[in-house]
Amino acid sequence: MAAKRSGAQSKRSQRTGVSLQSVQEAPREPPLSLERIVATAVGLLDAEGVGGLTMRRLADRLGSGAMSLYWHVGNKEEVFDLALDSVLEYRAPPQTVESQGWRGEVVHMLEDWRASMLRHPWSASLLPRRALGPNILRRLELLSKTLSRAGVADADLNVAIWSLWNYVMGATITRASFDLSDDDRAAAQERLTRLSEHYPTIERSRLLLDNDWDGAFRKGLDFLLDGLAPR
Amino acid sequence: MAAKRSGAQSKRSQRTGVSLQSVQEAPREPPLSLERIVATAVGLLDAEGVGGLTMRRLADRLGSGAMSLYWHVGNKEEVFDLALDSVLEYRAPPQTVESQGWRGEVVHMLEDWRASMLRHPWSASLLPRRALGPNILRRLELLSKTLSRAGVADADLNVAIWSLWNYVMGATITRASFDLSDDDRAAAQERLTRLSEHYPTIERSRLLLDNDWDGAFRKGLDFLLDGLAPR
DNA sequence: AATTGAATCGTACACCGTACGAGTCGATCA
DNA sequence: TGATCGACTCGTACGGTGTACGATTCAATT
Repeated sequence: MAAKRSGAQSKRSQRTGVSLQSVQEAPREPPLSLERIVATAVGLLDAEGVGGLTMRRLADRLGSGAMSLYWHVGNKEEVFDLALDSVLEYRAPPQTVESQGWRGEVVHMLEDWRASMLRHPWSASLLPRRALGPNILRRLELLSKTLSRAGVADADLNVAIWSLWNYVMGATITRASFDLSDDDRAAAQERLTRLSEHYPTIERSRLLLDNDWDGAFRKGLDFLLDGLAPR
Repeated sequence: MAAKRSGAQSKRSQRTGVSLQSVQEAPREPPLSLERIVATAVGLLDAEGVGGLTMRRLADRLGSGAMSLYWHVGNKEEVFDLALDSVLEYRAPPQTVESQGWRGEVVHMLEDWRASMLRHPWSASLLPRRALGPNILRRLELLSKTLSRAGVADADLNVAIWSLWNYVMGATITRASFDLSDDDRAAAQERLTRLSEHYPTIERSRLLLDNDWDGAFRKGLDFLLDGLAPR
């Protein structure tokens, strides 16, 4: 465990402490632990993206050797799995929100899901390729229960759940990958207008330039819910 | 196969004469070309997955040196872009199909889209991260035009298009990533039943075991279209 | 015959994941 | 006290990666 450790490092610095260099050099790192590794991996992913997560770089940030990580973790894939699930935890809202009806509950959970992934854009494209972690399964369970209680027929339940899952996944992945740098955005814009003659309807509706992602997500979700359970 | 008459060899055979080398050696590869590179990349991706595409391996299959590819292609990313777009071409159905109404037209295009990606499972997870190639833009243009002609209000058009895009992307990516080996599937199944007490509703609805992906896709699409344009 | 330019490829470099084995250190036991 | 052990850390090494760079080949043109 990580917590107990401040004693050891102070002991260490006491022992060697007479010489002055030990006082103000490298900030002594706490010992490695799964939690610290996962938290640091999330930070690294946030900062550098999927391609920026390297066992060596991760170890650097932790102030340890690269191979030390392998005591706590089986391989790099496991780091991804843990980082991903750690980011998808859901704290259900207080009862007051629940009382506003199943529809509000579903919308709240799915919007929170999307928001969690957009806070860590690497997570969206990672999720479909990794195993379903406990936090994801908890969300699916909650969704199932809510829809079931809302009266969705058992025969339609799976289709309803998958439709919502698909919609959220697609929306979030797309949104995250469209979050380009300004340079990229300018380049894409330029490329598109150059080709606009071939795609007049896209051009006219300004499909690729509309920036109201949140509103579009909400509206589309409403349409889908209308189809699933007409009000 | 290293087919090339390499410099070293030709120099040597000049010296030793014309005897055995010329007639029946390795089948001469056609010269490199963009199309051949892309086609071979698709084959390699189909066979080995995203991680299996390597410039060296690709060159091996082409019977060329790895660095020769860089004459035709800027970098590895471009190979991905080209392979991806080459797989998403859409040949619109004959008029007869069109006459069955806009809804049939939309469903046909989206099901074909999904089918194309499932034929090349690497494509689904790649698409959201890459630029929109011409074949994708053509599909979006067709979708826009059809929905617009079907009477979807201009104000709702973008939301409708993105909702459909999101749904298809999510469904296809999820489907492709659930296409595990039997071993993986067995392991997942075991893990889930072990945890079934925590996720009773998921367990009861057999959410993760239902294998009728095509039917679920179609039904969910119908729900969404119902919401978008009530009939 | 000389020149040119498109196309090919060998070598080299920096970086990657991780197998392997040796090292450190606190706790436990003789 | 000293020996032993287990948890943990890390240096080195290996086989792989993408690609920069420069040398080379060869057909066409001068």
